[in-house]
Amino acid sequence: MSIKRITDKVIFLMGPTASGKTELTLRLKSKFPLEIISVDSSQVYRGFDIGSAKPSKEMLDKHPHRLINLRDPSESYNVSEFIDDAKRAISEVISKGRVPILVGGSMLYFKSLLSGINDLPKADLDLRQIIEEKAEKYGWPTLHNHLKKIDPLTAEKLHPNHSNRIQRALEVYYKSGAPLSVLQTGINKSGISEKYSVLQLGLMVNDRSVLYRRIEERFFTMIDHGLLGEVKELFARGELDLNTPASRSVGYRQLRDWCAGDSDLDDAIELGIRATKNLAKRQLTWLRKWPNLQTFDIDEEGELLTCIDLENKVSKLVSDHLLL
RNA sequence: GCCCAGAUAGCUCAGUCGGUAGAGCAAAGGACUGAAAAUCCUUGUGUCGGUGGUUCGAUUCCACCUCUGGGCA
Repeated sequence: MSIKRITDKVIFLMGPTASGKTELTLRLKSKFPLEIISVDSSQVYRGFDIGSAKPSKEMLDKHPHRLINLRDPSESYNVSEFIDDAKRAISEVISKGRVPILVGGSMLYFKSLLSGINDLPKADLDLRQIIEEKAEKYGWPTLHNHLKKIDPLTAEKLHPNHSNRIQRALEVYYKSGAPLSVLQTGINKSGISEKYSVLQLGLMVNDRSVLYRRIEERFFTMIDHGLLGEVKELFARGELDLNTPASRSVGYRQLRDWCAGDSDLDDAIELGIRATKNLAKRQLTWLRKWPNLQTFDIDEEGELLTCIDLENKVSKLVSDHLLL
C-alpha cells in the first residue's frame, strides 16, 4: 500500500437534484484548494440554463465549473465523451496543485468514470432511426427475440420492452459485427479508481417529502427567474426537437409541450415537477447501493447542508482525505 | 324549486347483461456500459357517496337522501 500525495486526491460529491450540492461545494471551496468539475448531463448544453439549475454567469465567473456549456442543444453528449473530458479536467486541476471536486447528479457518469467502461462503437443516429422504425412496426419484443439470436447473453439480461437498451445492443452488433456481450469482456477504458484516491460523498434524504417540497419550490423559483422565456426561446429556435438528448431533460420536455400547444401551462408545470421528483428518486436508487459512499442526510427541517454541523462533518472528511 | 348528468384506488376514468372490480398517472421498490434529467421492470382490499327496498346474493336494479357539474325557472 503506497502513501498517496495530494496530487492523487479526487473528491466526488453526488446527490439528487435540489439536494443542495452547489451550496455545499461553495462552502468547501472556501476552505480547501478545490476546483469544480460538473457531472451533469444537462448542464453541458448551452442555453439550458435556468431549467437545468446551472449556476449563474456571475457565479461561474467567480467559481468556474468545468464541463458546463460544452455542446449546442442540437448536438449530443455521452458517457464516453464525459470520461475523456473528466479525466483531462482532473489532471489539469491536479497539475495546478489543486484538488478536483466532481459535483453532480448524473450517476452513470460518476460510475463509469470511477470504474471505466468498454470500448464500444459510438451511437449512430441513422441506424437508431432504422431500428426505431422496425420497433414501431413489429414491437420491441420482436426485436428482443431477434437479439436473442445474435447476442443471447445480452438478451437474457434485458426485458423485452426495454427499448433503449435493445436498440443499443442491436446497434453495437450492426456496427461492429460483434455482440455487445463479447465486446464488454474486451479492453476497458479504464476508470480513475486505479489512479486516484477518491473520496465519495453522497447527499441522501431520510424523509423524501422534504426533498420533494424543495423540488416544487425550486421549480417555481425557476419560473420566477425566467424559465418560461428560456424554454420559449429554445423552442422558437427549434432546439427542443424531441430527438435530441437535451430536449428530453426534465422540465424542458414538459414545457415544450406547452409551447407546442399540446398542454396548458398548469399541467405542464405539474408534470415537470413530477418528472423532477421521479428523477430524484432514481438518483437515490443509485446512491443507496453505492459502495464506499460517505452519506449525509439532509436534516428534518429541510435545512439541507446549510446546517453548520453537517458542513463540519463533511469538512472533516475532506480534510482527512487530503492529509492522508 | 324543477329537469338532466355524475358520484368507483391519492388523481383522471373504465367496468360489472346482479356473483364484492381494473387501466393510465401518482406513490413505493428495483435495474442501469456512448440518449442516462434517458429507458425499462415489479407492487393495486378500494366502506364501488349514504340509507332503505327487491333478490339466495346489490357496487351493479328501484326509491329516497347528500354532494358536484350543466340546463330551466
